[in-house]
Amino acid sequence: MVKIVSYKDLVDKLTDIFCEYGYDGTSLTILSQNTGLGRASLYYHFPGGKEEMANAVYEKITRDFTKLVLSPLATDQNFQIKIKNMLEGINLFYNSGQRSCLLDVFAIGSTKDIFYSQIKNAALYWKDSLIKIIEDEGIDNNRAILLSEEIIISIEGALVFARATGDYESFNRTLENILLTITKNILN
Amino acid sequence: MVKIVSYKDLVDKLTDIFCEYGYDGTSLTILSQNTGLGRASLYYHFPGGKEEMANAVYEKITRDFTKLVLSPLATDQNFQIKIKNMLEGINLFYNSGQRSCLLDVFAIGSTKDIFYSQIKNAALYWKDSLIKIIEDEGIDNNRAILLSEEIIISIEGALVFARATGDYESFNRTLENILLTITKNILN
DNA sequence: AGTATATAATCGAACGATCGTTCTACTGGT
DNA sequence: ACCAGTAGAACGATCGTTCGATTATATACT
Repeated sequence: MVKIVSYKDLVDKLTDIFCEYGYDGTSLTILSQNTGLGRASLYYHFPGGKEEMANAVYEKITRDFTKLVLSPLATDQNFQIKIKNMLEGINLFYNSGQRSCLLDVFAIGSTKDIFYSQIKNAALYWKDSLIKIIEDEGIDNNRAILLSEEIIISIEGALVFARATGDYESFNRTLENILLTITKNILN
Repeated sequence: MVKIVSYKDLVDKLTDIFCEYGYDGTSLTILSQNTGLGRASLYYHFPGGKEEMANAVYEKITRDFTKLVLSPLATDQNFQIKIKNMLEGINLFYNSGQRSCLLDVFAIGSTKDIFYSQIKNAALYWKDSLIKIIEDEGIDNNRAILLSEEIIISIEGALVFARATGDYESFNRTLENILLTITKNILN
């Protein structure tokens, strides 16, 4: 286990845990054991308790996602490069398919009450970003919507499938398949 | 709320709850409130408690999935009809995208310890069933694997996306898109 | 048909365990 | 001497579970 020596390390570790166990499944005992800090010590860093920890995780995830996945889309490179860079960012962000997506695990059950609006906005923002660059290639709106949804859905589904089967290689196959499908559909 | 008058009604209701809240997020209090039965009464029907209830739900889901999704694939109709019937079964099974998949919500956190092997087998059996009928169309194994995974991944991802965004219409779009993609890839 | 009996099903109350949380005291470094 | 950081112990609340007693339903007998 990586020794925790800074606040950043701590949030990183919390992120791993919340992604694996979800919100309801993550107990203070689990957090304490996996970080090496006592329950009380966790409250020193996060006076707001479990919910504040989850919020810190969500913010970290948002920053990483923006940097690794969204920012490649906002450059002025050509379409194929943008998609390719996004997919590489996806692969890093989801740790080759081994890390679950918060859009999935934080949208289940009572957790919805806390995170639903943020999750909805994040998913729609991702979708809109894709629609935009696809429309820039001269694709009409309806088709751009379908293709954007197809990309996101493939990624989310690949994470679920990999987790269910334990076959994480399928995640890589899906990323390659996305690149193939999209470039074929756009650059016909 | 539908009044519960039989054991079948009870399991149906439990299924709704476990699919929505996941295993960790489903408390006996929630089960009691949503079924109208006291906690002690639930133990009369399921002496094994929460885990036995979840198992009953899993078995019910397995039966429904086999009937609605897998059995259409095992007929001797032509390929396109089989896929079309499966997709109609999918739409019923997942209630037009409004019911989460147990392959997703039961594969998170501590729930894995109970259901992982069953979930893995179910996902791989579904995949193998698809591979079989695709290979019957003369497609080579590697390509059949990719297409099969693509179908399952699209469905699982569409459920996650619909739940995250609240846009359940996207689930229908995905099912139509699957039919289109597959028939285009097979019947070239 | 009406009554007695047995069984099926329900519930309230309480159990120990764990939940998230708080308090107080004790480190270790500056 | 100070203070950021840690941890043990305990808090009330809720967790899943069990028990005892009560009500409803069905069966049996006269």
